[in-house]
Formats: sequence, C-alpha cells, structure tokens
Amino acid sequence: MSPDSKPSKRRTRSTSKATGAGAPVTLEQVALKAGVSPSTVSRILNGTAAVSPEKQQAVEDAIEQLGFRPNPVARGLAGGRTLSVGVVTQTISSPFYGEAMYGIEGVMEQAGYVPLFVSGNWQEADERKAIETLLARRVDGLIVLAGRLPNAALLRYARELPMVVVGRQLRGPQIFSLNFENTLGARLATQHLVDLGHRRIAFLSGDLAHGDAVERLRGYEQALKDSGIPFDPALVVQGDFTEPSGLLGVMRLLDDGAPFTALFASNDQMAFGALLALHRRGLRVPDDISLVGFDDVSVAKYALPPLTTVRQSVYELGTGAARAMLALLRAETPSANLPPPELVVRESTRRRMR
Amino acid sequence: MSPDSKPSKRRTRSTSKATGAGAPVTLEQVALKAGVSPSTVSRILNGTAAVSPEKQQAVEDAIEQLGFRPNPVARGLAGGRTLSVGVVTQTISSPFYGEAMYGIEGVMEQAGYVPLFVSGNWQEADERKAIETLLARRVDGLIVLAGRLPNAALLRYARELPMVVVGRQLRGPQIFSLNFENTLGARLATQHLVDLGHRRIAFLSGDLAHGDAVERLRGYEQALKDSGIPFDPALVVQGDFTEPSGLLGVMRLLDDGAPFTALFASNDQMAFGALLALHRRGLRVPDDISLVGFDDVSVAKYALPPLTTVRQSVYELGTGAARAMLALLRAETPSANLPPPELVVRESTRRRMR
DNA sequence: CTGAAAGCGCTTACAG
DNA sequence: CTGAAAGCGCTTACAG
Repeated sequence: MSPDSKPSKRRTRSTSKATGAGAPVTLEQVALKAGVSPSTVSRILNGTAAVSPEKQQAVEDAIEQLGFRPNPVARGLAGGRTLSVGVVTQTISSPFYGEAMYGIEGVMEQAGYVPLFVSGNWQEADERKAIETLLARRVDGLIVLAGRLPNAALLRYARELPMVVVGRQLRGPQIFSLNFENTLGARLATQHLVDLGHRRIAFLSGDLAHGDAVERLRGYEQALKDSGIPFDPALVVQGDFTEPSGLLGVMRLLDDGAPFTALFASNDQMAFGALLALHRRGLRVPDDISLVGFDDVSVAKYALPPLTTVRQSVYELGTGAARAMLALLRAETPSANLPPPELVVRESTRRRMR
Repeated sequence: MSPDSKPSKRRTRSTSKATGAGAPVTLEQVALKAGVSPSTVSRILNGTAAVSPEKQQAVEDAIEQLGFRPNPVARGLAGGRTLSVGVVTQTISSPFYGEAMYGIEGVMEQAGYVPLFVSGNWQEADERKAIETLLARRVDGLIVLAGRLPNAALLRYARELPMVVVGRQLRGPQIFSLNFENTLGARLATQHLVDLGHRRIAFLSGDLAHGDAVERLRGYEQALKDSGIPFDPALVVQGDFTEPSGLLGVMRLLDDGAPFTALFASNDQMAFGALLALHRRGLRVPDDISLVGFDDVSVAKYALPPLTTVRQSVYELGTGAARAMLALLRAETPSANLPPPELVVRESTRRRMR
C-alpha cells in the first residue's frame, strides 16, 4: 500500500440521517459491486462513451439491485449540469401562467429535469433577481414567461445559458421565443362580433407596455378595418389585465365613451370585471351588450353567462416552451408548433338587437 | 514547496461560459483577496464560529468588491445543506394553493432559501415520486400541501428531514402541521344563513376523502344543531371541490332532493358551478336561493352576484407553513398563528322571503 | 480565533 | 473500451 493510498474516511457522516431509507447509495458503491471503475459507471449513466456489453450489464444490474439514484447535487458540481431549468414566472399563483407551468413541469420531469419556479412579480428588479438566483443555482437553462425585463437583458443572459422566452419575439444563437397568435385571436373575436351585426364595438385593452396587449389591440383594429368599420378612440379604454381594471374600464366607457352594443375585453379576467360593471349598471349580457373575452381560463365557462372567448392553450404554450428548451439543451434547433387560437362561442354574445 | 503542494489546475473550465457576467467568483478568491484562509471565509458566511473583527471586515469587503455569491450546489455537496426546501403541491396551477405557494416563496426567499415546487396531482403515487425527487435533490426540508399520502408515510419521511404539513393534524419530533379552522368557518357560513331566516339549507360537500371536506360538513352539522334545525340527508350532496361537481350537485339536489332556500357550498369553485346550475334552472341568487361559498378565492368578488363566502387567507397559510419550516430548520419549535376564518358578506345571500 | 487538509459524490481530460 | 487521478466549490473535524 503506498503511503497516499486512500485513507479510511475520517468523518462518518454517512451514518446517514435516515433509518427509513438507509444511507443513499453512491456511484462508488455501484462501481465496486459491478467490478468496474467509477468512471465507467459514470459513462454508462451519461451515455458519454461506448462501453462493453458485459460491463454495461453488470453496472445496470448493480444499479438495479442497489437502487442507486445519482446525486444531482454532486453531478451539478462536477459536471456543470444540474438537470434543472429555471422558470421565471410572473406570479407563482397566476391563474393564467399556472397552466403553462404545469405543462413545463410535465415535459421537464419526463426528461429527467426539475423546473425551478421563481416569481418575477411583473417587476424588472424582481425578474433580474430571480434570474440571478437561478444562475447561482446553476440551472442548465432558463425559461422566461413574459415579464418586463428589456430584451437586451434577456439576450445578454442567453449568452450564458440556453433560454426560451414566452410572449416575445427574440432571435439569437442560444435563444428561442414563442408566443400566441394574439393578433389573429383578437381578429377572430372582433370578427365574431361584427358577424353578429355589431358595429359599435368597444375595446378593453390590456397594459400596452405588454406585447400581448399591443397585438390584441392590433387584431381588433384590423378586424374593424376589414369590415369597413371606422376605428373610434372613444370606444377604447385601457386596463391592465385584472378584474378591477375591467370593471373600472367599463364604468368609464359607460360614463364618458361613445355608445356601444358589444365589448371585446383583452382577457377573461377583465371580461369578468366588465360583467360585474354591466350588471351594476343594469345592462344585461348578451341582451344589451355582447361580450367576448380572451384566453379561455378555466372559470370562463362558469361565468354568468358563460363567456364567449378565444381559446389559447396555455398548457401547450408551456409544453412547447419546455420542448424547445430540451432541444436547446441538446444543441438542436427548436421548433414550436402551437395550435392556432380558436373562438369559443358560449352565451355572452348574440345578434345585435338594437 | 513539498511535492504534493497544490498542483496547478489541469483543466481550464474556468474560462467560464460567460462573457456577460464574467467567471463566477469563488470563495477561494475571496479568501485570497482578504488574506485569510477559505475556512475563515466559510465560517463568516455561515456564522459558524466567532472571527476577529478585522478579518471579518476584510472578508466582508472582499465579498463586496468581488461580488461573491456562494455556490449553493457546492454548499449542498459539502455541507449537506442546499438551502432549498421542497414543496409538494397538488397542482402547480391550483387557484387555491397558488396563494399558499406565493406566501411560501416570499418568506423562504427572504431567508435565503429556494422553494422547489413539485406537483403531486392528488395522486398518492405522484406525491411519493415528487418527494423522492425532492429527496434526491437533497432539499433541507419538505412542505406538503394536503394530498393523499397516508399519514404514516409522511411520518416516515419526517424521520429523514424536517417536514411541515398543511391541511392535516400530525405530531412528531421533526414534523409540524397546520390547517385552517374549517369547522369554525363552516359554522360561520351556516349560521349566517340561519340568521337570515333560512331553515332549509342545502349543503354541497367536497370529497369526503379529504379532511377539509369532512370538517366543513361537521361545521354545517354543528351550526344546524346549535339552531335546533334537524339535519336532513336529502339536503346534502357530495361533490369534489370542482366547478362541474358543483353544477351537477345542484342539479341533483333540485331534481331529487328536498326543497331548500339556501345553499352552502364547501368551496367557492363549487359555488360557481352552483351559480350556473341555478341560473340554468331559472332560480335567482339571492332572491330565490341564498348561496355561501368557502375560501374567498380572488374571483369570488367578481361572481354574479358577488359571492358571500368564508375568507381563509391561503397566503397566510403559506407564510405560516414557511415560517414553521424555518423554525424546524433552526431546530426550534414552530408555532403557527393563523388568522381565524371570517365571513365575508357580499351579495349572494339575503333574508329568506318565502 | 484560525489554517491545512480531507471529504462531499460525481465528471472528465489524460493516458493507455 | 477503461482506469487513476484531479477537480468542481464549498464545509468541517482536527490540531493548534
């Protein structure tokens, strides 16, 4: 034995805290049992190099018997890969992005990755902090759901690690972006109202600092134009995608705006606010006013009346983002294939009567 | 220099992938700059031992100047602490638990911890898998939001690491549980209806496999008893806390049950379903039927009519759980101090007319 | 109070 | 195809 041969361990942390699960099995133990070196086990685990069938088998058996599960923490330190991806969401409790998060989680988990969700709170500073936290945790990639961070900042981060951005248009070597066809969706919604005979169609906009809001406004304008209906600024009011802003917006429209027989809200949440405002003013939906929302959140079909809206599968947006990330991680070129927006006609719209 | 003095590094991985952020600063660099050993830096970082004021200062300056941020991955490997806690939530997109998650995130982040959210999908197998994933990631503690895992299983996991359980009653050395006062809340709701003169009060129960559902049923029964109103099974129907189950439940009640003038739904989501069902049957709320929900989810005030309900601060449930976890992590005894449930009277209830 | 050294559980050039 | 060894960036007994 040479003098510097492996000394017996000094610490006995490996007593393990667990009686329940027993001490975690290490890769070294697997190697021992399989009669190979740790390197070989590692290579089999990662598919890093070809290994003779016998050893392959021996190692697989050992892993099986020992119930070995590689320690992601050690992996992260040694290999630089943590098998985790950071997700900057705006609010972890968002009724809208929640579905996307669920989608992300599903495909990531299947691929052996864990998503780390951090809230950006719709604030640039928080988003930045969230990303820093995620970088410190050495995530392998970053998925950003909308937010307020300037594109330039995102592009900069994308130089450090693969990035997928939802709700923006960005191109770059290690970056991929995908979004709904908001403009098309908004056209569908507006056109539906036009088809029902409405000509005075009010519009509840989202916060125009938000790309989605701008695109939906554009769709509304386009549909009007296509139908030869002049755009009337007195019919447009800005909200911020929340219920209260929908309520307030409609109040303002009713008080100061031009008369209208239909209303298109840029999202369902504002539509709910609108519904309440109209109710308060004694206006009935759809008898007096037809209303269309956007998103088809799960409660939309339980609105009174059930809300006509534009369905965007936020869930699929999430799975799409996750799949794109996986592609990036494999150094492949991602492609997104989102289902187009779809009008869901329920009971909040009807043919114009007056 | 002795022969085994630190050899120059062979690999130059430290070229770093980042031009943007520069190579991450290591603790070693901080030590170098401050003229102390890495051990000392580590001790200052962790408050593990007293250090002379001068060194303390020097190290803090170095950290400041270098912008050093300890690598949690390395910390996790070396120290066994990852500064992360696992959160088993039922659906990452849950409108109900979302608020709790947000609360957890807030207090955890302040304490330097990162929460790892994993969905259990209301399925025992998935919950188990979620916990295994979290254990593999070496989280320092576990917060479990309700779920179907048997108590015994949770107790077993609690032998391995600190655990906080929301929505159950569990006692143990390394475990803490907290929950709403469901029974009290349900009594409040029912009592409110009684106070309005209602005697035939129907009850929409949640899935009785769920503790919360049982407690709310109990509260309903107690309130009736307190008021001398006999319990009538024909007035009770079981749902599963979802909107469709609320809708179906009311339909069934209307078709087969006994007549009623008021309805208490075990949660807001079922109340929304109930609202639609009543609307479909031409029954008006609150003129024909008074309706009370439970939870006060954010859209409750935008229901038509705005829903009378019982407020439980799910957010505070989350912060309470997180604070309890922090206490456990410090080997202290946690204490929870949840605000009591509160009746929020809006417009879905009124004095009995017929 | 403080440092040198070993170790956490992996991965990966390097050298057959 | 495969192993020995160094290293990832920390923490923590051990020994002053």
